[in-house]
Amino acid sequence: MSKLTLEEIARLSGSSRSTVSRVINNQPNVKSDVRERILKVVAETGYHPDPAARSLARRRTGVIGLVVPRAVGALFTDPYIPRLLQGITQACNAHDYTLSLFLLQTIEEEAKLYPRILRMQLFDGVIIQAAQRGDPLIGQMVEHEVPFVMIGRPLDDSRVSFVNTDNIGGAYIAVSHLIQLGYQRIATITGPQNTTAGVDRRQGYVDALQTRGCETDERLIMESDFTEQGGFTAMQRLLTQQPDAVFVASDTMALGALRALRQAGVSVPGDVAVVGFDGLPTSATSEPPLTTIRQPILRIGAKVVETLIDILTHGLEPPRHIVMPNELVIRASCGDR
Amino acid sequence: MSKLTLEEIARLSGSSRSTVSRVINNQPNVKSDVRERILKVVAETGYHPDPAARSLARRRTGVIGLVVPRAVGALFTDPYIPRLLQGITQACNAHDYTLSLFLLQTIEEEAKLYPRILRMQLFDGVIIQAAQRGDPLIGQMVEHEVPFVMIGRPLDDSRVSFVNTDNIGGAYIAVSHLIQLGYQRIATITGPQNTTAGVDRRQGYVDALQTRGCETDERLIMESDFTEQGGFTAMQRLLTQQPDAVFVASDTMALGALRALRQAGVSVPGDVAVVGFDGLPTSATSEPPLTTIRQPILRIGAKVVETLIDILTHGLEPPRHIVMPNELVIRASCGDR
DNA sequence: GTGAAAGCGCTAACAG
DNA sequence: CTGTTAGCGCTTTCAC
Repeated sequence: MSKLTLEEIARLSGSSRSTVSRVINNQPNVKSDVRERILKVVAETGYHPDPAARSLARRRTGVIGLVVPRAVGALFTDPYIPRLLQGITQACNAHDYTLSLFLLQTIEEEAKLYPRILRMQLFDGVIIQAAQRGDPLIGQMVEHEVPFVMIGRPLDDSRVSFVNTDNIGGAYIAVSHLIQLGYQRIATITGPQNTTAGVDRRQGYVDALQTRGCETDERLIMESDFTEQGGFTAMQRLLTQQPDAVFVASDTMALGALRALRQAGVSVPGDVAVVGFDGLPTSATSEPPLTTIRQPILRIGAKVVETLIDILTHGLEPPRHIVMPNELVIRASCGDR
Repeated sequence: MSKLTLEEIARLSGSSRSTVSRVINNQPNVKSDVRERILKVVAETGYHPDPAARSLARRRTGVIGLVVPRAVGALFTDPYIPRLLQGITQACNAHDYTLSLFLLQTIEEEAKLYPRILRMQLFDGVIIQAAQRGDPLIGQMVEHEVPFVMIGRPLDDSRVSFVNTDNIGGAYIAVSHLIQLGYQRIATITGPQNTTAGVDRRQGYVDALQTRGCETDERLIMESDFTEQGGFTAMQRLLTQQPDAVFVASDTMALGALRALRQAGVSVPGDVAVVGFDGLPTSATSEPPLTTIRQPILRIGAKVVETLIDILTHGLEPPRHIVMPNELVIRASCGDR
């Protein structure tokens, strides 16, 4: 048995290479009995087209690249990215795309891989996890007309397609809930203010307080970095301000905050109520279980893949801006009074 | 400026396509001044060979596939896999390979992707995370002569190359440490006994007890599933046996065990000492901080890539069996008496 | 040491 | 509806 190629299938089914190609690619203009015959041979031989040859001829690869920039800090201590990865791979599998992963952890890797990413030969399109302000990759991607979608909105969102979670709305709901429960001194531990997630969740906090006629007190706002340790130290500092509730801009930081409170002998929610953001599995088993804003992370992953595929088939314009809703999950940490 | 191809570079540098190809691929038999001239043109134009065309001609892709089978349970609640991914991508970047990710989460995905993986057109070699006994993929990979390396030893390890952590040795050290500290009723929460990691860590526990002349008491051995929840319920059951120490076969399960102990009002390490396994970042911030066996996860990731590349360049035989050492990290949870 | 030429396996325009 | 033909961009004999 010789190498299984289109030519070979054509020979075995008594037709030509192009007809077989048409059948393989589900194109019209093939008489149904011929199609049947070819499909039979394909099935019997277990033929599958060679991806490399196909890529070369079609000028596309069937591969989607996922880029996680170096600046995405708590890369793998935070279960957020892995969860997202799960959603993205699922969607890629469903749509017959292969996912290539680019985790950029050092400047050297960045320097080496950015050009390769921009050259756009390895894949048809790219998904980029939003990092912090001023990542040079984004601007260059736009210039090079690389088809790409961001996860999380970039700072200047006009020309770029993205899928985002409703950070402002989520934070608003979380803080509103605390207000409804009657808390008076509601603090927040924010994400880094050079990320849009950090900025937007802070905005939601501010908005909620203003809506209810409360003033925002800068001393109750502590900027941190989305890590457990960051949440821990931010909470320690915040304690001097004696808040009775705190909205923490990520579950991972909230776990750190809980640890700080426990260590300080402060009861949750008795003395201080805590609400997180993300809705990661770990938030359900913390001590006490964490009230949080749950993002539909898997669906975000799926949506971003679908959006990219849409761009690949219908063109870059107009930029797609998609915001996914999220929901309040009430557990013990916010109290109930 | 026309499309940048080999042909174009040849024209610009006044030589032929083949000579340019030789230069690009660092082959000998090119006069050094010609080489210089060509390299100059390449640098000026920013030429890079097209991966698809190259794959087609060379019959290899420069891509490594990472397969995480469905049976790998606590896929993304456990930070282990993400960490590994970090090591693997780093190594891939360093060796100019691209990583494609195959997370198989459903039977459907498995059915769809296994054949594609076996067909071996999408990549040069495969890394497979060891799952549980009887995964049909492994046997088929061997039959199809797919170059691959496993992370974690398979049940029958004779023909398969793998990189493993020293599970038996690590568990042995952990339990020996507990014995040295004077604990008398040392229990264990094991991983699933249809995984080699589960079996081997249990073996290390048994070996350590036997070396010190202690008998193993089946009632002190509780099988679980490497999840937080599993560790939680296993610990609850174990409490009826009144152990004074417990070796938990993964940090994630150990966190669950700590939660169970806390809920039962049992002091750690006062009433019960706890030792984990893995050395994940989360183990450092648990309450109390967890004594654990730290695996060199990043280095395992790097090693597995290097092993695969070795196989790709020097052939499948003989199977490589690599065991990485790990170390005891002493923190508060094991007490100190 | 260099160039011409024949593929690698597929797609797609074109002619029939 | 079907087959012929000309590429896709690179590697690799094989002459010179």
